[in-house]
Amino acid sequence: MKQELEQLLLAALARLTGNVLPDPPAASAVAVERTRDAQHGDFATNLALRLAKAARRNPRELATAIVEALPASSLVARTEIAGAGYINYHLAPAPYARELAAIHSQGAAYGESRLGKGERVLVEFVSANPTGPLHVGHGRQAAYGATLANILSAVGFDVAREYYINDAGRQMDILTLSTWVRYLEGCGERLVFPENGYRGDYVRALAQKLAAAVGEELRRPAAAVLANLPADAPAGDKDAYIDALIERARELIGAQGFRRVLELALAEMLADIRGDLAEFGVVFDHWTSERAFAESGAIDHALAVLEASGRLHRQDGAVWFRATEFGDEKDRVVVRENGQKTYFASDIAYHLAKRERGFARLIDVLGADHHGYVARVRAGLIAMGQPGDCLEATLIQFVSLFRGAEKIPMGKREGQFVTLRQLRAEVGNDACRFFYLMRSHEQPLDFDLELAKARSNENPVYYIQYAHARVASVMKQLAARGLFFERVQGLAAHALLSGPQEQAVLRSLTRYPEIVEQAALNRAPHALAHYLRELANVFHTYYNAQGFIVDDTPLRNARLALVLGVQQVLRNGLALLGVSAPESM
RNA sequence: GCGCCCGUAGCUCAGUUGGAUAGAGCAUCAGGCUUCGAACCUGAGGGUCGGGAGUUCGAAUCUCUCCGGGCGCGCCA
Repeated sequence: MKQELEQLLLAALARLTGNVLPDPPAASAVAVERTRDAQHGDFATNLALRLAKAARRNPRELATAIVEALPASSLVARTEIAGAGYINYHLAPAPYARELAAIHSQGAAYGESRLGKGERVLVEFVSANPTGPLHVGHGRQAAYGATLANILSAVGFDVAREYYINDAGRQMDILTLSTWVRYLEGCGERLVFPENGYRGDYVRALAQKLAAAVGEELRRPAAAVLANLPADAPAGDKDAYIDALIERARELIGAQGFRRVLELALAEMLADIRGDLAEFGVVFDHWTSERAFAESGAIDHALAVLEASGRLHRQDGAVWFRATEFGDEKDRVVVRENGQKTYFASDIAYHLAKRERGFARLIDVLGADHHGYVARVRAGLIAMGQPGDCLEATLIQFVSLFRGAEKIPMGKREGQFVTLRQLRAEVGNDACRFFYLMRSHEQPLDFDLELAKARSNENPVYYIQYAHARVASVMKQLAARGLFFERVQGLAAHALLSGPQEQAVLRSLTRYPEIVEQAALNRAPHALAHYLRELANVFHTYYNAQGFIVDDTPLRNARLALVLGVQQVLRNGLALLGVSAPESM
């Protein structure tokens, strides 16, 4: 609808260009918007206000000229000029009826478009280190990333979902060591757990699995483990201590033994994360291992590309990337003095590889604490000859959990953070996903467990699901009365849908494709969540104002066609959000 | 110190190429079930859009400044 009105406007402007208007305005400037107030019609444009200066005419005069130049259309019942120079469109009934028929004929596909033109997009999200279970912050990133991918896919982008497994580097070594120390404890050795180790209970579970797999094969006496180590915190340096301990572990159980513990811990953690996400309705097309990526030589390839373009230099025994040439505040190390490549090197190589795999657009869904990192990776991409704007980062703000008014403390250090699994078990997947998505990702989220669990009017999830279930209930009632819905008659009788609530439902219903597009372009799934609430609201209002199962058969079928349209759109929207649409509740 | 994000009703938040009288939910108050599901609906009150200045026909939206909150600034990942 909206696009057709914009086409009409463009045609009008084309006619005026040369006489009334000096230059043809940019097509992107020609926009029609939904009105907020029904008094102003269905759609409006402020075009005359925008062009008035360039045309050197007063806005109302220009608006009159535009309206007179508009081609005739069956869409528009009438136009009027209002306020300072707005052009308001009052739509004819026909376009609404056509749109309702489209909902019925397209079903689950209604709302899809070809906006993205098949452009290949890689959405990378969650990518949490496999050193512990996912927590509630990852849950938000998972819900956001999965939903954004769904929405982009719906509007015609060719989307791939990817999880990057940070399975190389020191954090994995620390997890491995933590597991081994717990395993030794389980064997009966007495040692103090390192300050910098992973303290969560899940590490004990890993240790038990290890014991089940190897028995006491990897047991070493505590005295040998602890001999001649630097002091741990608080007296000493906890980083130096744990690095020494990792080194000691490698000496005592050998590189192979260490590797064996690492593989077991990694496999267990990944299985946990994968299962957790799958239960949450979040699935990935690719799980990319950093370790495998590094072993493939891809980092060396990226460094060679940088070297060839003259962006590297050596200083203090390390290799540096000249990030300052791209606006960064300082140059960045890519190969350390000890010969190890940095995380940054691996990450720009990874992003280069994404491009080389054929993705036009790279969307990284990151925690808000990563914001300083984006510019650097972009600089790396540009230095390697890639367009800087192909990389887009959406930063997801943090989640605070509340139980009513009481804030739940979260700290990895104490090992008492709330996991996504715990959260889902407590409030359920539907409420969980909806609560994550109903706020802008740019806004810190206060997640109230009591509210999410409440089966009450305070809970917006049920409000929307209830509308869906109510329609299902109406259809059951219809069957119970021995009646049947006649779709063809219902759609043909659209002229009977003239009541104010019916008009409001039609207006809201037909906004859906626009909302999906807007949510996609703005990377804003929450816009869809808000819309669904509004649609549920106009439906509930209609439900309370009118009976649907009336004796007048054409009227009954027209109303049923309308509410079935509402049900379809609710179902489609909830599907994008990853929330179920129950027939009864 | 430098950088990024945020500040809108009592509370939680929508409000994106600047646009008409700034909107929802919750809470409060007043109403609505003999009817297809009351997990619903109708109505009312509630605002210096953090403060100030600027840009212009027009600013919650753009710019500057100040105040307040969150987060980043490693040869860690």
